[in-house]
Amino acid sequence: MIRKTKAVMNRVTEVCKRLDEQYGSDMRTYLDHRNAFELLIATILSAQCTDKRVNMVTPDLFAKYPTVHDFATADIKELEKAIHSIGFYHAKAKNIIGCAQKLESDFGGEVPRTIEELTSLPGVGRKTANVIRGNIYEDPSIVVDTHVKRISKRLGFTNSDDPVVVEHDLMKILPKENWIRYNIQIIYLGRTICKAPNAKCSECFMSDICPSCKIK
DNA sequence: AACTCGGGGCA
DNA sequence: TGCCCAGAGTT
Repeated sequence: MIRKTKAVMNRVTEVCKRLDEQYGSDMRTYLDHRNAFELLIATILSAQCTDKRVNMVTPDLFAKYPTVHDFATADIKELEKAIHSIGFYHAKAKNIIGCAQKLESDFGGEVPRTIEELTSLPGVGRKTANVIRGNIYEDPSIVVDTHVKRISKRLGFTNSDDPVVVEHDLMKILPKENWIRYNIQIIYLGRTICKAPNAKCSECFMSDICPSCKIK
């Protein structure tokens, strides 16, 4: 667990300020959707797959299956065909159908709100649940993926590899009202500059305050 | 905690 | 070719 030292909190303040300056203060999810259910499906599809490719298939997908009931009664082979280019298509098709069926049977066709309810759905883990909570219900939530984990360590915001510990560390130090915004900004930073093997520190707007910066 | 699932994009 | 991608489920 990280300790809220003065040095860490000063860095948090500066990092948040620069993220907003760089990326704007209205960042949310990358995934195209018109309602909670569509975001849930898109997020399930996005596991181990870039958002760009998810957004390529979702318009046709949601046109073919407009409602929860359409997914709940879908033919799995046909659904697999519709999402084939995503990867993991068999498991994801199965999960999406099971998910839609459980929404109908247990939740009145609505997307539930709590972590426990969301993660009880097939194909929905902690990350997906937090995407829904943060983007749809605007409940304070932190999404921990490989980008968030890596950058949080590099910035000295956590020293753990356990996603749940990282989540709690970030909850302790980030300004609560903007968790999901900083979350998506950090992910974007990770995709473009602060990469896993080859971090482009020379292009980074936080190089001067980053403890892991390789160019001083 | 390790392992498996997998197609497409990009270097 | 080889590596990577807003993970989740099973063992």
